[in-house]
Amino acid sequence: MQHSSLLLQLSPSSGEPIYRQLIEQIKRMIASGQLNAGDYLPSVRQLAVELEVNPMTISKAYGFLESHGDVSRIRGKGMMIAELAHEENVAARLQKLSPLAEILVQQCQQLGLNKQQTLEWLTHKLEKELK
Amino acid sequence: MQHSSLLLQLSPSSGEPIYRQLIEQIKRMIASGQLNAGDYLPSVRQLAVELEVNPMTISKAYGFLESHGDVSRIRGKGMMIAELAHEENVAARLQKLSPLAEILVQQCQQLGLNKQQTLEWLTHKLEKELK
DNA sequence: ATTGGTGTATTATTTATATAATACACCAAT
DNA sequence: ATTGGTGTATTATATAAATAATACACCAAT
Repeated sequence: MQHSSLLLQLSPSSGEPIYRQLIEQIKRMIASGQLNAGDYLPSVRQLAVELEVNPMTISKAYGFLESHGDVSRIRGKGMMIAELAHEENVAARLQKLSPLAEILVQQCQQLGLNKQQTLEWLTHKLEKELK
Repeated sequence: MQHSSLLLQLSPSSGEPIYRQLIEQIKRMIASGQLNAGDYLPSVRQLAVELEVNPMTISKAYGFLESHGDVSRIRGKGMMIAELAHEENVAARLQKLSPLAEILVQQCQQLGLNKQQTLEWLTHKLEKELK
């Protein structure tokens, strides 16, 4: 049994389906090396309790991750980060922020914000939360 | 008939429902003063063709905007930005980026990115698109 | 009064998501 | 072999979202 409490965290307001949020979040943690080949994901039932979500929703996410080669199903043990899964360099990880950046740009345009205003504000936001 | 081509733009990948994307985008353009009291929104049918979306999906968004007082339905003419609708100052508009910023922070944490790397990258992204 | 433009209601169908309650197949540990 | 932990399949229900095809009520312009 893993103690989990990964920094998995659902955003109910985002509109993005839960199972899809989980998939993307776990992929990011593999890319960053916070999850390494051989590590185990929290069990379906454990994560379902923790996130207050139906077990089958977790299983659905795990199923997708398995079918895409990110994790391997180890009978009796759980879902293990696949041996092929690899950490990615910073540039590749930044690239994964692109979809969000596109939305950010669009919202700034619609809000009539210029880059100086936006960057100042983002700087404050990020400094509070990131190291 | 308005020529429209507002900078309304749908993100199919975002998972957010279309009608809700429209609501939020139009609200942002009101807040920025790109849409002013008395302006007309593009007609339901026109926008439906332009965005390749069902007319009733547009109507659903317009209905929400009307019931929240953002636009007024003018029979025979279309949906007019309400007289009460007002432009907001920069701070208030920046505040509207908060939900996105929270998701950005979360993704950065999961990707193991620090604030310097992220800000450098965001700066480049924003400089290409924003004035 | 007719024409052509508004937005809207209706009904039906489809798809996706999430939940619920069971039950099952599998393996590790003992 | 039993126990208890994996993930999964099944069936049913509920909700939300989007599409489709019509039809309607309303008003402006002529």
